[in-house]
Amino acid sequence: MEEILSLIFRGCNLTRDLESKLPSLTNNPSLLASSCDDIVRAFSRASDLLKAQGPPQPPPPPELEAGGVQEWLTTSHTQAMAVAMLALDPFQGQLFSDKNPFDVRLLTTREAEGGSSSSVRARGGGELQGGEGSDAGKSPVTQQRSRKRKDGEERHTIRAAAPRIGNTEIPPDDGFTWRKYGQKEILGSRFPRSYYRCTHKSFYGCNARKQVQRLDDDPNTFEVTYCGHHTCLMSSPTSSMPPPQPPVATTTGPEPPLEVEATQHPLPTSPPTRRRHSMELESDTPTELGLRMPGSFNVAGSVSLSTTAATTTQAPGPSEPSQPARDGREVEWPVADLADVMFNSGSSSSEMDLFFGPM
DNA sequence: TCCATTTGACCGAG
DNA sequence: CTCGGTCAAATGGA
Repeated sequence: MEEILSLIFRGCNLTRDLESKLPSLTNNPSLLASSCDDIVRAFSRASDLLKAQGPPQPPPPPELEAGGVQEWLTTSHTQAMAVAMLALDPFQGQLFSDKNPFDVRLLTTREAEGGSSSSVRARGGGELQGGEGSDAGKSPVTQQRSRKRKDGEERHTIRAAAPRIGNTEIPPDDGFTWRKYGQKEILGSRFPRSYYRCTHKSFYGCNARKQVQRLDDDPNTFEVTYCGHHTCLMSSPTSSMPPPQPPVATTTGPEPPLEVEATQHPLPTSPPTRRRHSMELESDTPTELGLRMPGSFNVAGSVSLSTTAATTTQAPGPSEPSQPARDGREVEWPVADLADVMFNSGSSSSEMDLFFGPM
């Protein structure tokens, strides 16, 4: 067991190390990849050893004491991290799904364009970045109104439990700032789908969007589909995470390529001023992971992730997390077992501090 | 006054 | 024609 704990510690330290260096590594994919590999190996080995020791313990009860460190660690933190990593690079969803040392059950697939048969799959959704002009001249904003989805546009779907305390209508906070721009009743769905885009779309030309919908069979679970990448500065999910940036900074946006330094110390005057509403479901400023309120969302402590619209409705819910996707590329890793060991076997808060630093 | 949300209308793909 | 996605006017809150 000592070896296992040692491996877990190592993985956590590597993770923390990577996190701290992330801003400087975003332009160094190879180094980033090797760091990820190291982390993956550490947790993978630990997981293997744990499995070899005996049957996995049952997952922790979904209802944890509100405000508890464990809950926080297993909910908002991991969700925001997962989402942030996906936003940073969709393929890193694989990394997270692979070895997330916490509780997150991540399902990751790569979107196969045109793939699939989702009952609620978008028919024509998405926007083009100018230039397609498929709807010739119906309005002065023709380019903006093109709804044809860009070929290969990444779509990542996650499932997150709705908060069970407070307003359960609020979709989970993923650390980005979103502005709702529409809501539609979806055929065959009991709940409407809400459409959000990045609050800073106009300012930074950020094209990130997301769709939020409750699952028919599990109203306590939101299915959130992310489209496009954040190119804005202020929607950084966390202070320790740089905002998701494409490998090559866009040259079409109104802002010059963003400096890493700026991501950590955003100028307060840069973005449009905005007010906080008590019901606001987003957080704009880079937020310390540790400062998130535990009850913000996902008390269930389970998330699935996929990066394809094709599997949006195929992705197994929390109640059946191990069902593979139809395309066969979706994978799941029972890291919950590992998380269980970490969080339910008497890990002290000091150990948690070791993992994540003082909150 | 500014910004977010709501909601009916519009658009395009199938 | 249907339906999902988006637009944009109306509305409300700070």
